[in-house]
Amino acid sequence: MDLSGSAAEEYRARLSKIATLRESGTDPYPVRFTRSDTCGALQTRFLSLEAGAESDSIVRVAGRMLLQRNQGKLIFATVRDGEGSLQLFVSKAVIGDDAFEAFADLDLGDWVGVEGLVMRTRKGELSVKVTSAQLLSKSLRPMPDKWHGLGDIDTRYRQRYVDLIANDEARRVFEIRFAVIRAFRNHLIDLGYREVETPVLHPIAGGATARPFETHHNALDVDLYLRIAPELYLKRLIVAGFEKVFEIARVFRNEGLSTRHNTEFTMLELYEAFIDYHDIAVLTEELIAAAAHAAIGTTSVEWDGRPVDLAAPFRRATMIELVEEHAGVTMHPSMPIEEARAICKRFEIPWESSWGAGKLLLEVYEKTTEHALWDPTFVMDYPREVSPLARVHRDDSELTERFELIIGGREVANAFSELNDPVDQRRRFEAQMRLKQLGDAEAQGMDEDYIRALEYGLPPCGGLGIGVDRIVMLIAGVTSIREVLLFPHLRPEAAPVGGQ
RNA sequence: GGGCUGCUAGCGCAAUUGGUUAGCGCGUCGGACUUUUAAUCCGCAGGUUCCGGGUUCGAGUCCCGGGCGGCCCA
Repeated sequence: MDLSGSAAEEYRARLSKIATLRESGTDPYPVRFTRSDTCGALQTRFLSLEAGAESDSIVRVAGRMLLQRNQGKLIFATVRDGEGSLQLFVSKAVIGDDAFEAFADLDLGDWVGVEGLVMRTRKGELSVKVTSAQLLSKSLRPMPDKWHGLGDIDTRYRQRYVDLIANDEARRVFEIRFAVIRAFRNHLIDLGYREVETPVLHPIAGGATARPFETHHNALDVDLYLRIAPELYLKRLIVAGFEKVFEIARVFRNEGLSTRHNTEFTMLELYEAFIDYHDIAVLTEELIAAAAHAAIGTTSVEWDGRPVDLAAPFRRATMIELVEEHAGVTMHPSMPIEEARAICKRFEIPWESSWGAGKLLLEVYEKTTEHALWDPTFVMDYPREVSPLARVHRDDSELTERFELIIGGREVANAFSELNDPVDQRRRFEAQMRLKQLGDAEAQGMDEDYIRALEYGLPPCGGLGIGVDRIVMLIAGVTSIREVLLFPHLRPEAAPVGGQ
């Protein structure tokens, strides 16, 4: 097994306790326990119970035993359930000699269920004065340090269940994650959006610029891709007549791992008929503020040591303006390619001969500007060349009605007035295919069925994709994406060997 | 992929320039204790120093290779 020394001894000792319990007719893994209250609910309900006082409430609570303070004939134990923690007051005189011995024989980490009277100790700790106790599930492995928790980052991610038992901070981050996702969902449903589910396995990986994972359907003998975005299916639904749809979509991108990237991550995508990207920007502000308020009660956060305010309105500025501001150069997709390349050379940005001035503008923006945008900023009007699914800008045919939202120097959202002209969309796909033939593994492929859908008529439409993980990182104040993923991807460890 | 860096008991950490039998806290085990709060007090046990090789009288420490992380960069 993967334990040695004292931990292995402890493991064997606990196994033998299980055998002893079974011999005496006690099931160490009973099938159920009838609970009357959660620990958290009792803490709230008995807030006004005075120190040293007993209530008249008999309750049944259950939880994992995390601490034990044994006074000889009196044991204090701290248990925690899903809603909070509570102290058990186990008196030998109350519970009886045999039951007291059995309780004292429990180990830290065991799940216990008890019945007793709600009281508050002289020192003010809400407790249940236990009249009967039952082991609900035996733990065989020792808990991490009760004070320092689990610190090794590798172990924290590989054995997240232990991390969540031992570290309050880990639980805090995921409570924020749950609250953020719930806020997004509730807000959109309140606005009349329908939550939909679209395929994860795609015959063509579209809707974003990224390398997909490939797989194969044996019965159909066709290659499929794990989705890199749900975008094209969601817009088909707008064609179909759903006017407001969203999906909280796990997407997969075949890229390297880093503190910013996980191979699978969660996007909120939404599409709404008859609105444009200006409307979407307002909705984006609302969603982020709602999420922050729901999760932490404020839009003021600290991230990477610096304050960030997530309250609306966010700054709106065009990419061209921002590049002028940060790089001191004026660029436009219509500029002569040689001039654009000269600017790239100045900033030591390598280019490919297939790139136009629009792509070069994006490169200059990413090198000089994006990372410097700390306060929330809508970067408006991306070059058409790098935005194959966004409609042409109403005032400039070289640009699109697209923005990305940058917070803390990182992209957290991407949105367009959606391209709904099927003839233009075909040309954009064809341009992507030329890039693919030139070796761009991230370029998008032609999706004939999507074109066909557009040919039936996509109404004017605004669309948004929000990086849920990155929003959670901001609100939780953590700088590694792994901290907001329950089970982040890691290289495989050497297989743990079974017990006994 | 590159640079820097970490891996020591179940957990959290220490170990001077390469030098005795690798220490400390928590937890475990044994003992005392009926209002504790990381309970306290006394005592015992627990180690493949990530793996493999090398240098050396002597390696947790130095060198080479490998594994798994972290930070920064591409």
